[in-house]
Amino acid sequence: MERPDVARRTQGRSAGLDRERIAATAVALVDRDGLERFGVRRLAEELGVDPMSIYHHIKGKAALLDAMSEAVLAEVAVTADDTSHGWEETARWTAHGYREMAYRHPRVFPLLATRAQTSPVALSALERLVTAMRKAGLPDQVVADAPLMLFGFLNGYLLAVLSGEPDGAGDLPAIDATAYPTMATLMPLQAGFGSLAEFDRMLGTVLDGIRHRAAQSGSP
Amino acid sequence: MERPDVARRTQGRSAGLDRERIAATAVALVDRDGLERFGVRRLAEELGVDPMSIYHHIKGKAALLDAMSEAVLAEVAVTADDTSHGWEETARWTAHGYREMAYRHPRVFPLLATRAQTSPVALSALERLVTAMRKAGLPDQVVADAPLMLFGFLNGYLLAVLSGEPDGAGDLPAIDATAYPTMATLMPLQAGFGSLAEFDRMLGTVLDGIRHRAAQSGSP
DNA sequence: CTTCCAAAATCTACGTCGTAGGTTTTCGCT
DNA sequence: AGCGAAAACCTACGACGTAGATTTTGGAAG
Repeated sequence: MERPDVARRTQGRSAGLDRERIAATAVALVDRDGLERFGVRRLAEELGVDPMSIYHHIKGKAALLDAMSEAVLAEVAVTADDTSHGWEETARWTAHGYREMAYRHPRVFPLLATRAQTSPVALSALERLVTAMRKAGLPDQVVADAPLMLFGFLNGYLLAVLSGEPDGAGDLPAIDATAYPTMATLMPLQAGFGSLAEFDRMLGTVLDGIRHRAAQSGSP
Repeated sequence: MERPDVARRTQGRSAGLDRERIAATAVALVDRDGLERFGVRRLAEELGVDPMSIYHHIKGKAALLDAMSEAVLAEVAVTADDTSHGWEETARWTAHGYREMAYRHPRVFPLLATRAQTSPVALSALERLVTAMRKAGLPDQVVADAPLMLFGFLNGYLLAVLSGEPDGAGDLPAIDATAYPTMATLMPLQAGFGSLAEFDRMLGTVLDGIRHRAAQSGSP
């Protein structure tokens, strides 16, 4: 049976969708419009495609969000397997790469912090870190705790810092000086909220804690 | 004009809704069914009320989520204004209370970590903490950094630990030993994932870092 | 070159969601 | 007794996620 060829659309194998292109477009869409407005239908429109076409490559919205997480995580540069540096440099370098990714995709980042990461990219980064720490002779328990410790802090800190909408650093919401006098006094010192200096300071404090813990315990 | 009194429902001021009861019921509903299944309509059914009635007390879904955050945050015991203890005890005590709340409402907790907290309950807890630290003579910058530092870690850590569904401690997803040999070796040491002992260990490490930083800097 | 088929894309349809706007009921005051 | 406002309900709309059936297509087999 012939249908009227009015508005004949391209069908079949012509649109050239694949998991990678879908995820990349989805990330761009969330970067632009935010997670709240994101949806399968809007993504389909952005791709110039029927909503259901997406389901041939990704099995549902949850899987779509996973694919987006994986995509942004893969951006964290894996330039070198720098096995030559100390554990602190490895940790710092990993943390900075992670932070930069978060600032590049502030509206996607909540997905990463919320969803458990089991992709190879994530695991190999952790493997590099723990290997470096072990090589440096840190006690096993300290090494074993490090990933959860470090990424716990990174996720929580970045989530807080990026939660103010605009493009990166949010603003602190102006404290009532009479109700909270001490906090009000400290306000000036929080001027660099979201700044690289602040990040380095706090990251340094976490690493200090780990080093201190390692020194307290016995050798491996 | 008289309408047929078939299925006459109670209307007017009889249902006894208020912000508090709505929030409490919403929290219970999310505790039971999860955030994904939560919605205004389901909440209304739970309350035995028309969906739109809720909007007379809370102006939209976003505000509803805020109200839930506030409700669970208020649970964190404020039993005593214990101004008599040192800053480390105050920090530890606050952190433990926060953790207990998170374990009581693991499916609500992501809301807290994601949304900026500006409610009086949150601010007064922070005020207590920074006041204690300042009294102990810690440098201002260290004190100013402490809230973001501590709650950054707490939010990120708890988010990770609670993301496995059941009731509290999730399971780690079984590492591929050949691809990630060092991590595989350390697996046994991560047995207590989500345990109180693990939490205390990591919290202690963060506080160590803060203490170390304070010692490095000059006096206030 | 033709035929056929599985993969890829579309179309249709259903139930659910958040909420705008309008209507009715009820309670506390006069 | 009766009025006004607050609180509840009803209706309706557009958008969402996705199940299931249908159509198109590119490439492999003959």
